[in-house]
Amino acid sequence: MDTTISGPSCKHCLARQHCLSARLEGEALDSYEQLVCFYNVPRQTRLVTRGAPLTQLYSVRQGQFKTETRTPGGASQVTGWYLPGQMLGLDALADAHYVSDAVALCDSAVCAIPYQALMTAMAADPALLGQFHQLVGEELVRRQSAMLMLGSARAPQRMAAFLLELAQQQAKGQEKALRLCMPREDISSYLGLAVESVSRLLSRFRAEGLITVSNRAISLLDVPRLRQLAMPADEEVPL
Amino acid sequence: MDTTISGPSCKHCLARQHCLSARLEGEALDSYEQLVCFYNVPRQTRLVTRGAPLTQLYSVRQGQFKTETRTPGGASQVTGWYLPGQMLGLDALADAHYVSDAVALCDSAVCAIPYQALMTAMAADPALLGQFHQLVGEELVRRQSAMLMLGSARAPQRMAAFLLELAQQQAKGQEKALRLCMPREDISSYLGLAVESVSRLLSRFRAEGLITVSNRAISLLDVPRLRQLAMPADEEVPL
DNA sequence: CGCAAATTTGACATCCCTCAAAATTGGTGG
DNA sequence: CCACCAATTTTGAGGGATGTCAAATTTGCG
Repeated sequence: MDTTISGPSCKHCLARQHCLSARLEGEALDSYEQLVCFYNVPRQTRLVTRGAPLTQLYSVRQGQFKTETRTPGGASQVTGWYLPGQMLGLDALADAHYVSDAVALCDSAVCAIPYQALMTAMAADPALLGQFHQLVGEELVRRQSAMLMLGSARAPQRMAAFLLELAQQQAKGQEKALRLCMPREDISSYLGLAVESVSRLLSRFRAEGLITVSNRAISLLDVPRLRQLAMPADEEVPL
Repeated sequence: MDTTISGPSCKHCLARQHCLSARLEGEALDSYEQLVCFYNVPRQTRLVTRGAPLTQLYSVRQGQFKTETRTPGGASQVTGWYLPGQMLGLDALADAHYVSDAVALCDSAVCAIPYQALMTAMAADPALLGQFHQLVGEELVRRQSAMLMLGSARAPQRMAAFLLELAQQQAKGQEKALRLCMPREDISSYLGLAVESVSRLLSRFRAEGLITVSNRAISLLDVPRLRQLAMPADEEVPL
């Protein structure tokens, strides 16, 4: 967390339609803008620290973050990726302390939103409250999807699902081109696989013509086949 | 969802201190009670249906629920256990449709809370809003813990963590005795293991004197050793 | 008592992790 | 611009944990 930028308004923000301000117009939007504070977050910077008391929530404006926590045994595990429009720090709602670290994967920018002020603003503005709950709900659903992936998908399915999800979120429509800011180790941690397995899977996908890999830049060549791969082989749709 | 019971008030509810009404007193509590509706939910009943539009949230008063969703491939997977004080239906916040089924594992009771009315009540009462956000946050943290378990723990660790978590939640202090209302298949689904592995692990734990097993009734004999088992063997606490 | 469902146990196959080493990449200084 | 080094990534070989298949046993319930 470095430079404060006073300038950029929500109106020109690319993440606008997905972030907290999505449903706000006119005066409500103005007062929301007064609430938030813009920051640039250089690559590798830790924006949120596990265990620290909740003071701000963050809305990703630009760039890419990962969150990670520690297992009971002490090893760290990546729990999610955060792209423009998504909020960081929501798990601190439980007991007013952040549960995960949030680290910028590339040079990024966020809006910081003071939590207490947000609470009062939400009480006064149903649109804001509604949007907040939607974002929280999406966070719940994302984690649930991650659980499903980890609990029931084999390694190739996990990788395919990961690539598709990231491509979809990253481009929100334009897909295919995909810039992975994260090292293989982060991916392996997120997918619950060994680094070597991740590497092997990417090689295999490349050999099969599903993707092209040039270090951390990946293109999806055959999205339909990836989608098919992302489902478990066994097909059951009883009722 | 069967009988409506007009009677039991929050004041005598065993789940009171953990549920939405936890921070409410006097008049605020009264108006909350007018909001909610009590139901008995017989064993095996589906209280929430995946895909249905969000109308109510539910607070478990008594008993035990599981939630389950379908993987992209169509197989169903158990995603969580819900005990008194916890809320069902929160993942519907994302797009106003429930994402999971919720099924009673034994005869249970819930409070149904109309979502729209709750929203307006929260806008008027900061205590209610705060408690709601705390419950949502706890839900996020639980799912994150589940992700950690599925992503980085071996089978014995998963089982140990599962037993400890359930025992802790179930008794909130008195531990040890543990009544599993769910079949092995649900456990295996939740832990991302085969049914046979679950059975083998329970047998092994029994043989090692960690627990006693009498079909679905389990007692934890050696909680400290289970705790130790629940952590991955590899110890790293860098920094 | 008898049957279907759930659970346990056993044998074997397989996926993925571990260990090891080679190859590539990115950054730094000459 | 190139050389060099650490970190990252890839590739290979082998073993262990857990899934799969099959059958025996127990439980729940009419």
